[in-house]
Amino acid sequence: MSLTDTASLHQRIRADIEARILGGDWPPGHRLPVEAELMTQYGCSRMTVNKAVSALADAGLIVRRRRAGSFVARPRIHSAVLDIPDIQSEITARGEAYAFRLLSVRRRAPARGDADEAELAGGGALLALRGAHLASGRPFALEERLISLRAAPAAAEADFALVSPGAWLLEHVAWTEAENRISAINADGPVAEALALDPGAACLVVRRRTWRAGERITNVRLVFPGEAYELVARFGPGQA
Amino acid sequence: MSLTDTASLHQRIRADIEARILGGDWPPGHRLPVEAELMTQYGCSRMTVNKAVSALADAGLIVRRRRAGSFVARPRIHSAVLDIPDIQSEITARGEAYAFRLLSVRRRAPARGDADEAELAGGGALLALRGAHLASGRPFALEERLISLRAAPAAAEADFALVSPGAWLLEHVAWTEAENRISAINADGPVAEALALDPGAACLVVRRRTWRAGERITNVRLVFPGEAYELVARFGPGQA
DNA sequence: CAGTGGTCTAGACCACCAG
DNA sequence: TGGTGGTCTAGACCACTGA
Repeated sequence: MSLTDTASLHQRIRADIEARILGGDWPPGHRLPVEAELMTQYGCSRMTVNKAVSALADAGLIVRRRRAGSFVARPRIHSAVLDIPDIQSEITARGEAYAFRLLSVRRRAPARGDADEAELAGGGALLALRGAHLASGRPFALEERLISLRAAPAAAEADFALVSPGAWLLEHVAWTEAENRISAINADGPVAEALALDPGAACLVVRRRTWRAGERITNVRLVFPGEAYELVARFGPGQA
Repeated sequence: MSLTDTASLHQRIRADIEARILGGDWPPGHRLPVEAELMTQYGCSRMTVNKAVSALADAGLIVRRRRAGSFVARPRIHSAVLDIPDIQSEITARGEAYAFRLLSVRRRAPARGDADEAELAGGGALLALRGAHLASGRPFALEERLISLRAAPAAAEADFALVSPGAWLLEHVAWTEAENRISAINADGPVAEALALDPGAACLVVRRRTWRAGERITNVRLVFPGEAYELVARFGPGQA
């Protein structure tokens, strides 16, 4: 450990629990020990346990419900800072039917000479996917994704014809950091065709990279019809 | 007040102090009462006061120093990571010369029937500006901005030929909340001409609204060449 | 050195809600 | 309805650091 020495007790308890969550020992939905149990585990008073667990709740890592208990939160792509809505919820929220059409999936090594892919792979293999998000049968977004099989080995067994890669990852892999790069392009032939747009129409491109505790998880590139879609981000001066 | 009723005591104490800071009663650098003083003011135990003030420290609104006391934090320069980068710093960071060319500025009432403009104005008048950000003399972004003269009366006297509206506002008006809406458009004739692009070229559009403690400050619409510019946002799962 | 925040305790009562 | 988290108390000792 790193801060096991100088840190205060509630900080160590918090770090301990945080490590189990980020390490995957406690997956999303896992129920934490009740406060009384943690008191005996750490040999301290309830206030101290409560301070540690409440801090994790404030940070959004866990959800606390009276009578039910405390649970590892299902990570939401809905950060306070930049809100890239989950595409499926976005579409169903509009009252449209959502579907994901998987176009291709294959396992491969990182491309030679591509340092970013190599770092993503982390010495393992990659799962490369292409697919389309459909709203009421009409194409809504194109997705190209790479998943590190080292970070998410279970992805090799997942059936992405049934659940979109993004939704699957949200359910199975906790993330601690993400980066979006947003730009605009003119739709070229294949993209225009896939999105049912006129060639040259403006499209919004979001490239997202995701980490869990410093380890790369996935890269995704999403293409949206530019005039029909809008990304919304709401935030304050914030800490970072 | 709003949450004075149902909220817990430490939440009310926190909201109370927060209101004094955001309202300007306690300016940056102001020293807060010591915990013992707050105990008597609110008639509660020190733990309760501590919880409220510590939460404000976590939120970055105040800074606590042993022996010295607790002080209202000096607002940081631009949250750096998240918000859309200040265009001037962005350009100078690339080693290019920055300039802002003011195209028009006038004072006017909110447009009839435009509820958003009416809310922005808050019963006062608006300052409407148009201008271009230049990098090494070449157009880099177009800006259309509305400033609430009720929220920022000093803007009426500012010389936006010398300093861009965004930079001026950052210097003179603290903000507590902002919202970005990002989309893509094809450049029409005037926009293409102003940005020196081919007609139809994909452009990134950022519309930002800014608040201070619930009061609207400014609306801005920025148009960037889509393929030459990229917005980057990095973030964690976050609280809200 | 003394005043400040940082931490911790061993209780207590309460609100809530899933079983 | 009982178990859970939410809150609060009235103390206590300690670490730090500015006057």
